[in-house]
Amino acid sequence: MVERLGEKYQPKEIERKWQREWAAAGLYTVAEDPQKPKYYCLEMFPYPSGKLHMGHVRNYTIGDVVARYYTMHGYNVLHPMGWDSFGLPAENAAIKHGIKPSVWTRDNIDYMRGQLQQLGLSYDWDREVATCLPDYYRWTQWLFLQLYKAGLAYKKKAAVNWCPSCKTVLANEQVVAGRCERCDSEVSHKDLEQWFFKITAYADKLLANLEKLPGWPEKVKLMQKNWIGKSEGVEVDFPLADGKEKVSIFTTRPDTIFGVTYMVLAPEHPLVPQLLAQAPNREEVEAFIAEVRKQDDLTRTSTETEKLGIFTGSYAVNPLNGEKVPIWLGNYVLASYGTGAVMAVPTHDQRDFEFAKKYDLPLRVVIQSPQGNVSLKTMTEAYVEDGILVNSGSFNGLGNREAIEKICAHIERENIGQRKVNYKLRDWLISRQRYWGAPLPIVYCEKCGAVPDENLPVLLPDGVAFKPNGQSPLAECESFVKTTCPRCGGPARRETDTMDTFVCSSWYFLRYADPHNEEIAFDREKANRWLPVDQYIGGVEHAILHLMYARFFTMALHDLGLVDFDEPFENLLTQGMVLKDGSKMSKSKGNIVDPGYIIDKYGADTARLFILFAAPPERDLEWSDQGVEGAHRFLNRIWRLVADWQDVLPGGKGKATAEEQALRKQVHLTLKKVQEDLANRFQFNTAISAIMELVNAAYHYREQVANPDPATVRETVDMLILMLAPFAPFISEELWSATGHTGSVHKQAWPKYDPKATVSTEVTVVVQVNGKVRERLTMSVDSSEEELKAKALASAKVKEFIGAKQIRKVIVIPRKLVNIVIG
RNA sequence: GCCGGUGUGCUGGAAUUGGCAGACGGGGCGGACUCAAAAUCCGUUGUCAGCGAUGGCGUGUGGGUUCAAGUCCCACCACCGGCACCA
Repeated sequence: MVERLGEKYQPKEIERKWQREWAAAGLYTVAEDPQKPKYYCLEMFPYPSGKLHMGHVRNYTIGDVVARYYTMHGYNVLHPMGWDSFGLPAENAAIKHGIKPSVWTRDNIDYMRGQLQQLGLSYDWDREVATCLPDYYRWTQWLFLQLYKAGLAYKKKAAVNWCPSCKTVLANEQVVAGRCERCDSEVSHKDLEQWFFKITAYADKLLANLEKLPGWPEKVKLMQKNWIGKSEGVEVDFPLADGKEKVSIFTTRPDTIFGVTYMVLAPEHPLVPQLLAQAPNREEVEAFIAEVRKQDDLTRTSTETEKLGIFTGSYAVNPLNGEKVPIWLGNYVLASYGTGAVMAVPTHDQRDFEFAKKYDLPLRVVIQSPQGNVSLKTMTEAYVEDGILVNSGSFNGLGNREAIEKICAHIERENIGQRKVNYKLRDWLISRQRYWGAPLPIVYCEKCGAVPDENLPVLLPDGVAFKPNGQSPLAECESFVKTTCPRCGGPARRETDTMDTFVCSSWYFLRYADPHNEEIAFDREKANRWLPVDQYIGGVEHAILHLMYARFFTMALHDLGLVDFDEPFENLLTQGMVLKDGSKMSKSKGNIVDPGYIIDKYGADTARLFILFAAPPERDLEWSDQGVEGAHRFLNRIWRLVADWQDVLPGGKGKATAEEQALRKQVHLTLKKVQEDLANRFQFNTAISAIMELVNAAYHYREQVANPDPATVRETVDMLILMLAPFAPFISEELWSATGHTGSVHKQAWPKYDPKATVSTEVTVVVQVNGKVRERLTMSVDSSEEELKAKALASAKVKEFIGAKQIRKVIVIPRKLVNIVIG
């Protein structure tokens, strides 16, 4: 017995009801079904910060539509969710409110899980993972050890932000304008021994593989390409004028090497202490180094920042012409790129030009333009175009492109350097001097050195003090630090740094394939069945770091023989932000819209529908309270239509007059449009607008026809509910059962449209005169070009516009337009 | 600063391959229903001129290519994202 639908759409009641029923029936639990093709739909898991924000709602709603759409198309869909639950905010909460990070995080997860369930998202909660739980992070540690043993993890010194007053390491985020955000004291840099992953070993593959990712947005691939920053050049050794040492520089412009008039080292360059020892102005140079180290890399590489430098008192020798050139230190040279030293050619490099002008250093032109107008007297900026070599010894007269090749060959022959490929990409610093992260499973033993600790998990201790006093919290915890060497059994101490949370999020997509395995991180067969992810969805702000790290991990695991594929994400959708009043929602701006409030007031279906309708997924979305009302009105409109027609539905076949045919045509055109918008482009907004037009047409039909045809009504209502199901899962489930169906609407197959029903016989053809629309003709769809042309020229209105002027050309685009060019 | 993106009515946006600019939603205006209001239903709505038929203008700015440009090219402006320890 089918229940009568109430007059009014009551989202709260029906959403609560179906949430319960779906959970009880395990509707979204994934069973592996080898009969069906697999589809892995994944959204970036959230950091459990407290409660959901609109960006989450948008991200997960988009993913849910995709997952439901593919389910309806007969795929075996994996759609999991979890928590990226290590991170700084949990420690901040501990410091500020005295709550344990583990408790704070667990509470947030519980609350946010409830919110996700309220949204009607089709996750298989049996596969939930949380990176802060030992049964997850033991495998993060295990994977670290695999990389370590493969030579992909190593230690070296690197700088951290240091607050001398808080005596603690600061994240970049905690440094505001060079000062500590908490106590406002000036932040300095401090070198610490830290762990790195050798991502640069994969630079070439990370770059080359981008070609194999046609399902990624071009802009993301371009950003990654620029980030990797491959550049081909040559490394040249400049011997010191006195002393045996030499300075290696990297340049992509060896053609300008005869124009070198000085050199610049990064203040952090390893040779600097030695040069300092001989410097006559030692104190001045030390002060300079201290000053530069306060600037961050962003400031230092900015072409706006004033270039600062100081002469060291030492000289090097240009190996190509034997000239003595002064060695300077400069803020615009970074130790982390190339060799940390550059040869300066002020005439042909803009930064060198500015530096030379400021410090009155000599210049020499070595590339002459084809016009021959490059002159020291007239130049106001560096000449960086191509040209002919001058003042370059035996290379004079060569084109500079050719000279690059010749000079490289010369350098290699003379054994003063070699060709080298350099990357902007740097190795991945994974050490964090923090508590709330996965401990690095390494033990330091006096006898054995650094030893991998295979006794996983290396558990985070629970009762840890958060008083900032110069030590990382773990280093304070003696029971954690004091241990025995896993190799020799002697006394040893643990590594107290934890891992960057990006490590945890670089493999979570693999764990979902096999989330409960206690023997290994994931079963190889299961990973190979489900991965790569067919569709990955998340914010564009992750375009570089997270996505690059996840790709690196996958490549490394592939080379370790743990998986068969080497790219984790087949297709990528980067969604835009949710804005209010033109800017990002944030507490400080006070423009936050709380998803919980919206769900409570209108229901999850309304929230989902609005957010999908308001903008295409890749673009930023402007929040509008009135837009939400509109989405809610639309669902009400559907509800009333179905409720109204509920009595008509059981009737048999009736008539098929022009009105029925028109409605049926619209039903099938809508099916076609929605399917195309979802399958090819993820254009949810236009898909929904098509459904709105169908509903408008149904209202129109209802108004026009006194006795609606039951068969037409049945088809219209059924198709409408099925099309709505991925977008608004609760109301469609309610309407599906109320219109006499058994079984969940979410287990139904996506309806196929009838191509015969969508055929048109006539089409409107536009007639333009000189590109302006002057007439519209209704023509048969298969009218020939000649017919169209003749009909257009015969039109009285068109004739009027042509007048006495001569027809120069007539362009005919069948089924669309005729343009008559006169003049 | 460097790298990447975005810009269309009052407003969110549509225009799929260079071919009718403004679909659909919001807001406004008008009407129906109502004692009245809300809700709902129907209609209308780029802008300027005109009673009207109709015509001119119009996709951030300036230029260009083309029979035809929101769409392609060049230069510029504004805003947004990333910049390696926020995630």
